[in-house]
Amino acid sequence: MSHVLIVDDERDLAELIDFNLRGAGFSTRLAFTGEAALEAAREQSPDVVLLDLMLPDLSGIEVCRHLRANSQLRDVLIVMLTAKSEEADRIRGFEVGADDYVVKPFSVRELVLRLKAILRRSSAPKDSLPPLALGPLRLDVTAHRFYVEGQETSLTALEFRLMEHLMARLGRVQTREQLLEEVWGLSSALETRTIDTHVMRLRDKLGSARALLETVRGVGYRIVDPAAG
Amino acid sequence: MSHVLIVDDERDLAELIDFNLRGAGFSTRLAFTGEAALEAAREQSPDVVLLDLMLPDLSGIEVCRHLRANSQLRDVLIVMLTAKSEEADRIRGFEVGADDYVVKPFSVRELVLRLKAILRRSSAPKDSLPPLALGPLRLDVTAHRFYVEGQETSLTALEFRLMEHLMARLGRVQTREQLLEEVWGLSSALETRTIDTHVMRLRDKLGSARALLETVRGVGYRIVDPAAG
DNA sequence: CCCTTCCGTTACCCATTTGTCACGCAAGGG
DNA sequence: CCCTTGCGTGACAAATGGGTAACGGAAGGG
Repeated sequence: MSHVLIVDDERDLAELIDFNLRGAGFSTRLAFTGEAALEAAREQSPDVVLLDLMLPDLSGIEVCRHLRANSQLRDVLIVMLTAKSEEADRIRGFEVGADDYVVKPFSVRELVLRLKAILRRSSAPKDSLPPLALGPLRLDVTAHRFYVEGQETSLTALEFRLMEHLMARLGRVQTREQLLEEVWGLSSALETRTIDTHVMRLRDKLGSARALLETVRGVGYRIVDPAAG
Repeated sequence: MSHVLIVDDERDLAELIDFNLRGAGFSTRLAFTGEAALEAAREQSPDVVLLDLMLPDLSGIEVCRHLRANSQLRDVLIVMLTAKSEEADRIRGFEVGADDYVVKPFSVRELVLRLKAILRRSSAPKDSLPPLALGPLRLDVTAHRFYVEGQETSLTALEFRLMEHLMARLGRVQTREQLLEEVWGLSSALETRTIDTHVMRLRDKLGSARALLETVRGVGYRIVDPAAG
């Protein structure tokens, strides 16, 4: 999941946000001043900066400018937190390049939704992707459909993600650890044997194409290219 | 001359616009909140609503929807004022039926020109969108009517938007989060289960065609193409 | 002001999905 | 040929997701 830098001098609020974002699967980092925020951002580039407009040292706008001026951090997403009375500053916030704003007081649920929405927008600018095709297999991410030899085959959501991940990495072995992290998500502390079970279930559904999903003993799994020898 | 309702919570800006529009011969009325805007519009139907996207209570998009949902006010012209130059917001603005948009900061001169242009355009016959047709379903955006097997079926405003959104994305799965963001609007922090309820209500109204609205477990919903057997 | 419609939320129930375990086979090294 | 280790497989319990009905509040129309 994504990494969020939370910048707010009200510690209680910052920690409340922190707690909830972690609960929603984000990794987080806190900063209580503008300087600390910039330092933290330089240390570990966040995906999103949640930025209070009013800070003791630099204003949120200043922080915003500094971020945008840094070539490393230029493309970070910035969400401004503003109190109602600071409306006029909002416009300036957008002028210096905030990507979204949330007005205090806000519900945490709304904040989480906004964050997800903005991440989704930035990561998937395209509404539809071309399907992944590979020999007898075709996986259409946009429609969320999967075909074996032209026959639609129903996969569960998890199986679909697993298949997508493997097909997108054609020929490359994926270790169980990699799969756990990238298909299941960071927070999952599962038995690695669980993966075996899901691979088996996938193979069942692959039918005649089951040979394309290979085991690499002691390492992991991979999809092989049927065209390559 | 035409009557313009100016909706912006930044009073200074609203009054600046007001002053200039009066100078250009428009009659005007001000509203500083979404609620006030709706009330004012109900009281005295304006020819144009100049609508800030960001308001303290309802978002501009919400206001837009309310206006479009009201039979008296459905045909009012709406010009969105937005600080975001982002394509996504423009598109959403247009989706809910804004007739034009102006990006802040704008020159007052430009604003007046745009207003005049749009009033001129609207007096000409309204260009209509072709209805979305799909097997037994037909959704006429322009007339705001919906037919199942040729039979008109009444949908609520929300159901209509949901159906329109899904039909316009034929075959593509829409996640609950996407739907929340794009049909309901970002400002609404709803339970995702709310969507289920509305999908159910929609299915009821679809009657024999209910199978066209598919659930993709763990992902979202999609409309299937009856032609793609 | 009352009545109707619309909408968001909740609770319940069922089917499916998913994680875990135990067993035994297979692979590969010595 | 034997032993160790890794993996395939089937069974099972728990968790999850979604359909549905019902409720209450809000908004709109008369």
